[in-house]
Amino acid sequence: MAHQYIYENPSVTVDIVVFTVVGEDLKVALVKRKYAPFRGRWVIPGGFVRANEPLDDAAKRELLEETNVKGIYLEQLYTFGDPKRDPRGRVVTIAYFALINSSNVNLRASSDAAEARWFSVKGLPELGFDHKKIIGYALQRLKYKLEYTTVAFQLLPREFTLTELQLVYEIIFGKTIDKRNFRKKILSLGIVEETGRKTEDVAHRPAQLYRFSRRHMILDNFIRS
Amino acid sequence: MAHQYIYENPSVTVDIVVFTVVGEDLKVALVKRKYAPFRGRWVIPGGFVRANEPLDDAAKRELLEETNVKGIYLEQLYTFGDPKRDPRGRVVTIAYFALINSSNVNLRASSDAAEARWFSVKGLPELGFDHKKIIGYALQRLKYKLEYTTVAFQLLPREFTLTELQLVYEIIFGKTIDKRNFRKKILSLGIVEETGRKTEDVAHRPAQLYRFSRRHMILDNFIRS
DNA sequence: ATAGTTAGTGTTATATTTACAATAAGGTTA
DNA sequence: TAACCTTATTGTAAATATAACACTAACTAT
Repeated sequence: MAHQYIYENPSVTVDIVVFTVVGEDLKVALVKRKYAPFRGRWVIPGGFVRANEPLDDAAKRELLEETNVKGIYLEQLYTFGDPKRDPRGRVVTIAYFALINSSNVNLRASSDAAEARWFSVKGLPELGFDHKKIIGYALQRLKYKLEYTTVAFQLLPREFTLTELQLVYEIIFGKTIDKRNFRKKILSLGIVEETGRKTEDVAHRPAQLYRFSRRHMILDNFIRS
Repeated sequence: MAHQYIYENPSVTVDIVVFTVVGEDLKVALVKRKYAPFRGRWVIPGGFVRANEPLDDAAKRELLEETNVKGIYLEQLYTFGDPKRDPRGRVVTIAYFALINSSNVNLRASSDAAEARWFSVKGLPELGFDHKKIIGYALQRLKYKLEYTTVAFQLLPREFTLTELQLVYEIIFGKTIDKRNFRKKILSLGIVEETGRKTEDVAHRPAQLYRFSRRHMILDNFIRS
């Protein structure tokens, strides 16, 4: 029987691609490795799954430990298992995909990481392991999700203007969108509601603040970390 | 540092949900377990990933070993890692999703499985492990894929009639589709081409045979097992 | 008061989707 | 061989969704 082979179990890790939008840039959270392999190289946060720990919990924990980030949108992305992806030996990693709004972006380097920083996806440094590939995969997923779901809201604070929402789409799709058509579409979907409040302290006409309507928060299989 | 913990590595397996359409039924391939745990219970085919084996290769190999099936559409589905999902201990499984056309459906029980059979998704037996959940997940993915991609062709023989193609959609979506609109849509997409041949030996007007056009075979990240 | 800046809004043309039923081409049967 | 049975094939009109396009409103700063 096949199970008679001696299997050396692979190590199992989770790695998390965390996106946020700051200003006009889509950014991803990276940590600088303190130890070999790839010491000093930037990588996405992650680490070993513990013996009795569900995978999602491991992702949440690593994210908190390495970047001080919690309570965000998190979903499983893909599992990477190339036998040569880690020089230490066989490591299978379950990659996660996370979105955070830019008002929460306090990264903190952990004991494990020398440093933690946001990098624009347009100016990524050289990355350790196969993390460039993982981020590429996550970017694809992000565009896809934005097109077919309402995850864009996860990148914004609780209250936002329609212009801010539009900017998120424009940044991620990398193209401009007609303002009238965009607003018409968003409003017709009924996924936002007015808060009644307006932006303050702006040197121009203030904008109506909206929030994502409650009714629409239940979609997808997403985990909140 | 976090890595100082002693980690007992989980076992890593792959499990494959193989779908096909036979007659008016969507079917999934199951094998009957020969050994504990869940001896005698039906499960989806799968098994341990070998030490230096890429995950996709493991899925292809298990599929071949356990069901005698190869050369089919295969993509990674989701990774299930609940610490209690296998009574033997921690087993993380990378689930795959496969489609096969019903003219290839020669299942063969392997040394590992007592028996291999197709089951209608509407009449599944009690399943071992968390395989019911995995199949549920795969079904969702199948509907999704059918809506947004051209994978339906993977469920048909190389040449097929538009009525057969329509039937695949109807079976999977569980609802009827207008024949004229369906044909108009498929033809306007330019994803099929006429073969010039027609169905033979049918007791009614023969139908034009089509094939999936070459140009459209490159999409998605799919593996051919 | 004027200038500067972003917010907010409507109409028309085009493309897509939906609803809907009669004729064509075979084989089978009386 | 004519009538019948079964599935294949085809078009049009209405409704809906998308795309293109530019001016006025409201606030701050000078």
